[in-house]
Formats: sequence, C-alpha cells, structure tokens
Amino acid sequence: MRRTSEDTKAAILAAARERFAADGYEKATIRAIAADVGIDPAMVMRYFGNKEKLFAAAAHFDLHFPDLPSLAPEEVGHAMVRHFLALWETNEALQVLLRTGVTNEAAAERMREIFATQLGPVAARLCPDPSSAPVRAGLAASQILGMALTRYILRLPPVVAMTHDEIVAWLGPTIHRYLID
Amino acid sequence: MRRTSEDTKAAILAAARERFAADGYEKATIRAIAADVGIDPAMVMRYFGNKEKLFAAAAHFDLHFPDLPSLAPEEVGHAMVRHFLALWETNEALQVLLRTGVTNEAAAERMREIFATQLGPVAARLCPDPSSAPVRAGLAASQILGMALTRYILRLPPVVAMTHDEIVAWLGPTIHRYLID
DNA sequence: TGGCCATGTCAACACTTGTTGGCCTACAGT
DNA sequence: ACTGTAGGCCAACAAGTGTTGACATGGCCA
Repeated sequence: MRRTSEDTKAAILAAARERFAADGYEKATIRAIAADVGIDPAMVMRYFGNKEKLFAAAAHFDLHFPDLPSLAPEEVGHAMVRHFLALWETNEALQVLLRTGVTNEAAAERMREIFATQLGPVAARLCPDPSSAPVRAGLAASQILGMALTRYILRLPPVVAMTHDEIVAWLGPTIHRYLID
Repeated sequence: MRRTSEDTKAAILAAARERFAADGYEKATIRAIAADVGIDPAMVMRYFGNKEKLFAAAAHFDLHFPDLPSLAPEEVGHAMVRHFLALWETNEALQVLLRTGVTNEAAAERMREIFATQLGPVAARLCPDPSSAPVRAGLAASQILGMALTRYILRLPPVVAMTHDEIVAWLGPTIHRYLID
C-alpha cells in the first residue's frame, strides 16, 4: 500500500482547511478538495462521512490562550493583540471559521462559543466591574475580529500594509480600554 | 396589466437584497428570490440579465456621508459611529456587501472602493499628519466593520444587547483616537 | 372588433453538487 | 502460491443551479 489511511486523512484535512479558508463553505466543494489531494471524491466520503462532518473536523481546534491575567495590566492589551496576530497567521482554522461563519450558522455558533469561553473569562478577571465583563469581551472581540476581517478577508490595502508592531501599537490601547478602563 | 414593469423590478430588487443579506451570494438563489416576489424565475432573468448583474444592482447604493469635517473635532468620533449605526439598520445594501464580500471577490472590491472613497477623504481632512491618513482610515474601518460583523452577522449576544448610546460611548473615543489623535 | 405589445408562465437545457455502491489492485500473512 | 483486506477508482444517482426559448394572456390603441 502506498499510503496509510492516516496519511490521506491528514492530507484531506489540510486541503479542506485551505479550501474552506479561501472559498467559504458553499464554494469549497468536495470535488475540489479531493482534486487538491489527488484522490477520488469518494475517499473524502469514506473518511469523513459527509461534508458537514469534514467541515467540523476542519474547523475544530484549540485556542491555547496564554495566561493573560498573570501579565501586568498595562501589558494586557498589547499582549492580546500580538497573540491574536500570531494566531491568525499560524492557525488556518481561525480563518476558516471567520470566512464560513458569515454564511454558515454552525460556524457562527462555534465562533460565538469560542469567544464566550475564551475571551469571556479573561475579561471577567481583568475588568473592574464583573457585571460589565460580557460587554467588554464583546467590544474586544469586535475590534479583534474587525482587524482580522479587514486585513485577511477584505484585504483593505492600508491595513494589509501595516506591520505587526504598528497594529499592536494602535490596537493595544483600544483593547486595554475596552477590557480594563 | 396588473403591475408595471418598474414595480416588479423594484420588488425583485428588494427581495434580492434581503436574500443576499441573509444568505450570501451562493446560497441566495434566483429561484428563492423569485418565489419571495411570487413570480417565475424567468422574470428575474428578463429584468436583470443574470445573477451577477442582479447582485450588482442589489449592492449598488450611495453612502451620502454627512459633512463630518464641519463638526467640532471632539464630536467626530461619536457622530461617525452614530451615523454608521443608522446606516447599517436602514440600508440593507451594506449588510449585503458585508455578508457577500467575505466569499465574493467583486463584493470585496466594492467594499474596498467604498471605504477608499468615503472614509479616506474624511480621514485625510481630519488627521494631523496627512501621510498617515490611509492607515487611520483603515483602523477606523476595522473597528466599524468589526462592530457590524459581531452585531449583525455573528450576533455575539452581548454585542447585540448593547444600545446605540452604549455603542457610541464605547466606540466614539476609539474612532476619535484612530482618526485624530 | 381586431391586433399588438408588455407582462408573465412553463418546460426543458446543460451543468454542478453531495453521495452511493460496486469493482479493482497491490501488498501482508499464511 | 493463495487469499484477505486496506486503500483507491469509476460510474452513476438524485437533487438543485442558472439560464433559455416557446408559448400564453390581458389590457390598450386603432
């Protein structure tokens, strides 16, 4: 046998992530993904059951958030922006979720869940008034996702041209204010 | 004749805007739009040629920006946030663009164009250093579009729950800092 | 009344999609 | 050498898509 089953399964997953991230849920076809791997579409079905399950597998990932509250409060905004920048460019699954979450309700739900379980607790620990934590987390999400949207999806030229340091310098204080002040 | 041609054309356009805004480009089918109006899909083709042209017609609109520079600089951030909130909830075409711009390159291009021609000049007039205007406009766009994304598309609960006044109070200073400080 | 054109319907087309079941093929263990 | 089986291919299906052309119909003008 040329390849082990796990090999092709992983190859399919990688190709699926790329296609979902680039095209969104509907335009990313099983046939195209299979062609990328160089196999028959039927193999995708054999290994993942159907398109929804393939998508779920491609969109599944862990955020492995750093221990933000242990940082000096003054540094939290900058650290969070820097962390997310690295995440967007490393982990394709996040771009998958953003691209598909706009038209696919399951992906949108998953995105809500991630920001509730990941950003929520951080905000709850940092902010002065615990009752304002959800709103503060939402505000931070709006700025972070807005940056991702304009930089990686819509590709507004001036936003694409910014360096990591510039982005951190501009967004850091905003996130700081939303979460803490 | 029951209806004039302009009537049905307008009805199709309204239904198309709703479908495109709710489902995105690929999931919004000509057949569904026609069914909403209660006519045959062939009518849509007769009046708009093809799906792309229908989409172009549905996504075409004017921002009619207010005269922001004439405001007191301290008020610009608040005024701009308030203006955009009203726009998002009034003009369905903006939601069309945001929803489709994520997977449709033509819509993304149109969005880039809008923010270049509408936000760019405002930033150029307001900001202290003209050479930083594009970056500043991009930053403002990232926050404004991020708010629209989390509130109207992803529907993060705490963001949906915020009132207009709360949003203006939180985002106003951010936009102000991005554009002017 | 008769004809004409705008408004609309119907049925079908060519194509793409996800999905299925049967068939092949090469290697592992006996 | 023989066989079982894991890995893969092929052809086809039913459903849904944008799109097209032929056909109906009702109201206006002559």
